[in-house]
Amino acid sequence: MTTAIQPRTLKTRAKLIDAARAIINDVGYSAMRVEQVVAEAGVAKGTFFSHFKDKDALLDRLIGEEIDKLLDQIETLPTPKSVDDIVSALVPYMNFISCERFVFDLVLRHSGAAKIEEIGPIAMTFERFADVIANWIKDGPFRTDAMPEMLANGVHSFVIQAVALNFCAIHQSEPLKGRLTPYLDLWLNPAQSA
Amino acid sequence: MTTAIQPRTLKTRAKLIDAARAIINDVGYSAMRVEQVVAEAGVAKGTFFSHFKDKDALLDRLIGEEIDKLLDQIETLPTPKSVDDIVSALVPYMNFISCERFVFDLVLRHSGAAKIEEIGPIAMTFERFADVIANWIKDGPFRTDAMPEMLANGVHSFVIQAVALNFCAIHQSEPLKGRLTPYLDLWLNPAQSA
DNA sequence: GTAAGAAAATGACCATGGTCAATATTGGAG
DNA sequence: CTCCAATATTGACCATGGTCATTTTCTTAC
Repeated sequence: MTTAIQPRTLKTRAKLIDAARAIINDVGYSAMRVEQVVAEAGVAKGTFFSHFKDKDALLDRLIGEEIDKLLDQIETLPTPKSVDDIVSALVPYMNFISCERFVFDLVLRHSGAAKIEEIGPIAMTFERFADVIANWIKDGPFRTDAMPEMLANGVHSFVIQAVALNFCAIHQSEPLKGRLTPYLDLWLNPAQSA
Repeated sequence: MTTAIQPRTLKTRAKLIDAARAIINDVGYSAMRVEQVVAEAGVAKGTFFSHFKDKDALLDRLIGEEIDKLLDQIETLPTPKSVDDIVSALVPYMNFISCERFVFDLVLRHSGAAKIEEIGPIAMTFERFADVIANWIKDGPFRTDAMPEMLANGVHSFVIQAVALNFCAIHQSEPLKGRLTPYLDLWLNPAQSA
């Protein structure tokens, strides 16, 4: 039998990804067009879809990469001493997923996968987010009546809520941090806020 | 000047909505096609788009209606005596927004509006959800160190999280209630769970 | 080096949401 | 009753993501 994967394949895929990155850098995620990517990469349209299941799969990968970098950053931080430390650490993450409405919608859409085999990069980052945060806050001055994993999942919920509200016109234009802090105070330090 | 809105307009719009409802009832939300709706309603395609900004606008309206009915139900309930009462009351809501992955994604996508004038039916239900829940739980046996509005927003966050996890293969197939209860316990009764 | 078969690339084609200039209908003013 | 302007409807057309039978390229066996 022949080699499972040809060098050519990797080269073409790299061309597609590079082209997409350049275009996104130029016009943003929502304005990226498959036709534009294949033109820039110098391949036919069908080639795109033999490398990626659909347009979303490419975006999933590119956005997942970015989120992973942000989680890498959080992992290097010392144990947080306050809710404010946590919020500050999460701001870059929140800024990225809210850089375009389109990106936030896509992130939510890919946050889970129906089948184990189909778990994509963004879904991975959701899993990883919980792990990273749980591990990061577990020695901090926060409530101890709940597993760090549960606290971390809750933090994620509130982050998503804060970003969602940020897109909503009804709510005054408050900075992102202000939308998150009061909830995390109540969530992580219920005794103090009593 | 002539009448601002002609009877004909209302009739056509009703035909479109009825047709859409029938089709959705038949094949579900995600499989509904605009072409099918206009064929069933007996109008031209362009007519659809002079009544609704886009396909999403019609779905927004139909789904918003359903959610409103569910909130009506919750409004009639007596003050909850426990987290379990709350979770039970929320199950129909969770079941509906998770009836199709497509529906859940659409609900999240419409949960906020960029401009005040553009707030649609689903975004309204998000606002209303917080009001209804805040009012409903405010006399219940729950923590009193936070405004009911904040508690209600938190409940909503956890509901969304529970439904999202329900779509995710990584997490065992646990009933929806089981995904929500532990979080609401920690959120609404922090002292008890210490 | 060459032939055979596997893998990759191609591009014409399709599905479907959405647009818009042209046409038809309506309701009121005279 | 008739005409006019406002309003509603029409359907050919476009944009864009996605498919698939065909063709090209690569790798290995000999």
